[in-house]
Amino acid sequence: MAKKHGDSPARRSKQDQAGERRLRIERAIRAIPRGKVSTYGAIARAAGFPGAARQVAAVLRRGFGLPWQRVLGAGGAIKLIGDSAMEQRFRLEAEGVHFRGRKVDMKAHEWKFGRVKRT
DNA sequence: TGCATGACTCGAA
DNA sequence: GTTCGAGCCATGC
Repeated sequence: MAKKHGDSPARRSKQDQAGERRLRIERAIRAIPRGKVSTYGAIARAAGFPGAARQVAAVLRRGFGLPWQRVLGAGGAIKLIGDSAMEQRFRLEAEGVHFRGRKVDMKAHEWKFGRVKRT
């Protein structure tokens, strides 16, 4: 399927758009309740930016005070490495998230975004 | 302005 | 079930 955004001309500057993008992504991440998890791709789509999974990661890394531990890769796999991965798993288990092998049991803990409302 | 990088995703082997 | 390669997009230098 075509992935063109076909968005409006948008007289807003690129910086403003980028700022809103980050804001929406952060909002989506913060919308994940305790004991639930989501994936980079799902968050990007929920924020209105399908295919921007890497931007979700960037926001998580640069953002502050975000529940980063609730964000996983496709299928519920932890994409972090070493220490961070251990901490993420530890935090999730502390929230009651159950792991199935190396992945989170998405069937039971995946958070479905009800579509983020635009302000 | 342009190139390189990255906490990704999906499909195929 | 795991690994590899190509594709996408924004950010940083």
